[in-house]
Amino acid sequence: MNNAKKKSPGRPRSTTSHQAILKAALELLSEVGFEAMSIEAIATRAGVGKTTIYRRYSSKDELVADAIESIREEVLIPDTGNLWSDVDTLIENAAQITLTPLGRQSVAMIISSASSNPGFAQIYWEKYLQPRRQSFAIVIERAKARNEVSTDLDAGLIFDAMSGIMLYALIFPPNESWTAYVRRALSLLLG
Amino acid sequence: MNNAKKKSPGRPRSTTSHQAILKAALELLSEVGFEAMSIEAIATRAGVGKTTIYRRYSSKDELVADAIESIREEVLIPDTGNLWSDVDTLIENAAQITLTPLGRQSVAMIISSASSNPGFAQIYWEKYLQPRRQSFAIVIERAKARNEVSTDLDAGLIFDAMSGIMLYALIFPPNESWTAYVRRALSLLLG
DNA sequence: TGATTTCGATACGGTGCGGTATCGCAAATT
DNA sequence: AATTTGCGATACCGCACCGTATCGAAATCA
Repeated sequence: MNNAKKKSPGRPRSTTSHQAILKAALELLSEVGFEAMSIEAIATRAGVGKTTIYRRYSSKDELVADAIESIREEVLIPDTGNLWSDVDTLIENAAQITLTPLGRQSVAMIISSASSNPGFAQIYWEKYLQPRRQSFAIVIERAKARNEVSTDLDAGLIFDAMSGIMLYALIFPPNESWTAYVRRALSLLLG
Repeated sequence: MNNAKKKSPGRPRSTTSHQAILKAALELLSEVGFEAMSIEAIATRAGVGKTTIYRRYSSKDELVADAIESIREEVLIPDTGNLWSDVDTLIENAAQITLTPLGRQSVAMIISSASSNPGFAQIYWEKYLQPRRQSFAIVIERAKARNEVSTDLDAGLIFDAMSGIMLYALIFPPNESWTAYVRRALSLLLG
């Protein structure tokens, strides 16, 4: 890939401006949502000229995709020796990501993009969901080895179901706590 | 609740215009989503003056709420005497609504609107999901009476989980058929 | 018939955003 | 030092929409 071709003359692009743009974009995403956020507002909040944004990105989609990319973290595979401890860790982790205003909006934007753009759905599936699905399968495999669940449990299906429930509960918030709600649903799935 | 207060003088409000407005609103909702649809666009498509809309509704929320309300077809409650027959009927019914290109688009738009706009989510929940949730509960109650499922099953939770899975499978299509996939997930939930 | 209300149409001022261009200055390469 | 590119700022044009007002025609009631 592109490796440090710094041969270009002239002033280099400001990394601090770049950071400020991404930060402002994420903030606005969490505050007003994808639809309502404008390039102008991002530029103003970042203390940056519109030009500086348009020089980097040609669309809002592009900008926001990069902003989300910039805060992506590692996939963790809990291994506490107990299925429900592992699962609770995963739920807690998902809660921390999704239940903040930013996480909420990010999910909303992803769903919005994915549902109207199969290409993006595919990419998101491969790059984000698939790794998590596989690490969840490992958690389930370990539980099977410990005889905590039936050996013919379909880890993938359960992961999908869990994701669906989380998603649904995010869009239509239940009365009880999100975490407890998801946990309760999951207990049905794990028999 | 028809009160028939027709004592008002002057020209009555056109019911055909009213219908046209609701129809246009629903079409646009499915095509461009809640955020992106404008009153002007609704008026134009309905072949109606903006005035005619503003005379009836003071906000887009209000209009869309009424539009959704207007298509709240009789929610069917299958009663075949067998839980899985009932459930399959429901799944089949959901499939017919969601799996057409237009239905797909509509659901996608509704979801993305709801996820980025809590007001709309609330409206959609009350007017659309809630009635279906309650009729599903009846199906489960009957199954309990027939001893087909455990009596402490939480019908509401299962409905939500089922909805979540359907939603997830719509956005990220599984390899197998949507119907079979949903059915498989549901069999986990109903234990 | 006359009063009243709604009709579709159109125009209006206001707002906010998109996207481009320009300006004078700053920071890098050669 | 000369050149090249990025910088923030601002101005600009065009557009879509909001919400209101106004119009003449149409529909209804007293």
